[in-house]
Amino acid sequence: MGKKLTINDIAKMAGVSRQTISRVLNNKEEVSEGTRKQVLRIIEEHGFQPSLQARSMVTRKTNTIALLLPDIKNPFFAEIVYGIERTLRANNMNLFLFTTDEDVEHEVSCIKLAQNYNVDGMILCSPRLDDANLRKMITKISPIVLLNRDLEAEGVSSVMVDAKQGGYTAAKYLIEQGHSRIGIIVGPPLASSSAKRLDGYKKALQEYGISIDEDLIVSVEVGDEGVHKLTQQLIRRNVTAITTYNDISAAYVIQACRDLNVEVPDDISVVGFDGIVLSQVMTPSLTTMALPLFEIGDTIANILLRMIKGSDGIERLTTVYPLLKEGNSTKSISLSY
Amino acid sequence: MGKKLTINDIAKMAGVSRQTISRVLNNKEEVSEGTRKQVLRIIEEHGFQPSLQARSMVTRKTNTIALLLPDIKNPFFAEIVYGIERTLRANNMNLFLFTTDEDVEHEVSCIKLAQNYNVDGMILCSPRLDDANLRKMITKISPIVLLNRDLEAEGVSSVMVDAKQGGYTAAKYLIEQGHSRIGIIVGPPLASSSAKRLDGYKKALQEYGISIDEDLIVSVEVGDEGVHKLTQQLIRRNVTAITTYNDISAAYVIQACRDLNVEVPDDISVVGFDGIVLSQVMTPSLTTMALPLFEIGDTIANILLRMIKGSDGIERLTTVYPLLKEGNSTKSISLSY
DNA sequence: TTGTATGCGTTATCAT
DNA sequence: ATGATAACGCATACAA
Repeated sequence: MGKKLTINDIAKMAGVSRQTISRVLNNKEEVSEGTRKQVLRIIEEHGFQPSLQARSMVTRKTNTIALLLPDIKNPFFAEIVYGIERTLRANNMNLFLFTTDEDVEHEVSCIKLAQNYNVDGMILCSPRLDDANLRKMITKISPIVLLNRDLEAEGVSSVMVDAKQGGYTAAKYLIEQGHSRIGIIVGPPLASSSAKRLDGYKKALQEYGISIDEDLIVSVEVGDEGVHKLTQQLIRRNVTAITTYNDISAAYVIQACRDLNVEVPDDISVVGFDGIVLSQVMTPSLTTMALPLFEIGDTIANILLRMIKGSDGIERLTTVYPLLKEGNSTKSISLSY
Repeated sequence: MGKKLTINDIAKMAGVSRQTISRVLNNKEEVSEGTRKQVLRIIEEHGFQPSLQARSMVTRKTNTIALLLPDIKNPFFAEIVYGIERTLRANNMNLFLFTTDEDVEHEVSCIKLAQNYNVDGMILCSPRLDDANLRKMITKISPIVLLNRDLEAEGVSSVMVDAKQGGYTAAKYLIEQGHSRIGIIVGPPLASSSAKRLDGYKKALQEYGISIDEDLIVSVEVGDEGVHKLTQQLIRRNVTAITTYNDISAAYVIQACRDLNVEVPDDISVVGFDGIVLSQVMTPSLTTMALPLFEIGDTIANILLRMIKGSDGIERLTTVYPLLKEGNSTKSISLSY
């Protein structure tokens, strides 16, 4: 662990001032080819690398972004992170990852921490923090992009999934496949998208003149617990299809069906939400409202990069639409047989 | 975006020197209760937060760790990252995330970048970089923990999964369930664990006096492509069980079986590897060689933290053993019926 | 084209 | 208990 070289050491070795080294490092034009080559050689030879801390002290830029999300294990987030990471890296930005575990206090401390590191921007995924407090925390800092949350504030932009349209499309698809008794499992109450998906569901049913049976609307309390029981309830109520709030819960629904000797898709059709890898690799493959997760990440990163650059005309709100992706978990109910 | 306050601003407001502010910030004892309270009040009032850049310039500690991994989308890594993150956060360490995409050049530049940020330590997951170059790169830096790679070097510790034992246990389990024609799908050649898993498989067969049929040993070239075809081959060769290199590929095997009208587990038993969430939520649930992914992350983080602290007696190599987890994808072949 | 002086925000050292 | 001064490694402004 030899002591780390500084720009001064290199300057001495090269017999020039440290300014010249700095110029070479930053590709400034005002350096003669001779000294530039010479300096580069020495830098290369000794494997010198400038301290980004020191640099950022004077440039006021750290080239870092903080990413806060509740749970990196969740493929929904992991796949988005991948998109974010790729785009940021391509733009020489690096990522601080903060996992907040859906915990408000964690969120607060992570946001502060990120500020202390003087990140150039932040990406906040579903913070539990209420609007007022969030607004207070982010007054004096860098640009922010919010995922699935809308907050009208200076330096804040949002990327949101159109959950209502997703709920609508899923229900509509099932209806057009001949289903009319369609159960819906609504996600945890904390997820703001839950209500919207339900709205979409209701809209579709109404549009097709199907009366809404409140007994077919069930919700999980927390996490994915209870999906098994809810599935059982819905089956007892003679649904022919179930639409769920994400792919994982859809997978649980299918497990429950198997346990109850109900065949998917023969007896019951199941539609998921998100389109994570799981939906493709499971058997039967899942019909789901797929989100372009990588692209969402890419979009988030690009918006943030533009905000950092100070570009104008940046959309305050970007909406992402889920797309129906047919798998083998749904089946058309032929009425003529 | 009001200008950021510095320690000097606070000092002026409080009518003391910035040294005193620094002392309060760092909970030094040598400050009278009066001024401490006063200073804290002003800090609180103005929401002052010290610059960690500036601090780390002088303390030579950044409280950051760099984590390099090929693919955050892969639940295997995502779940480990969760463990790493939790443990680091609990120790006031923050995470730089670098996704390398299995690309050597990316790895090199990410390692350099991490060094430039003066991270206090690094965690490297399966870098493609060869031993010699890896050794060269890490000479003058902070402690490193390697996942699934062994490199004897100063300041380097490794955490490895015992793939051979995993391969052995999976095969042994199937044998004891009455299977003798057991196919094995070996992972991409780049994964060093592939050969070891195969070793374990062979060991189990030999132990039970089952001759090794090379036709039942097939490998994928790259990624998870071709698993479908390989499954088909194995089925044609009349296997009654297939063991695979990870859970995702096992899921593909099950899909292929379904496509070929082969029932799992009735006609064929399937064993996965890793024990990611997928293995539990799919139908049938997967029998798999489960790894304690969260604990692996926790272990990695703890070792690194101890190295940073300069503790001694740190193990150079930690081995993690996969554990058989029975799901519904395997079935005992009753010989008496 | 190159060098000198200054400052970024903090902690460490040595005073008082 | 508190303050003055220097230092961390770099880039910027200005001078030569």
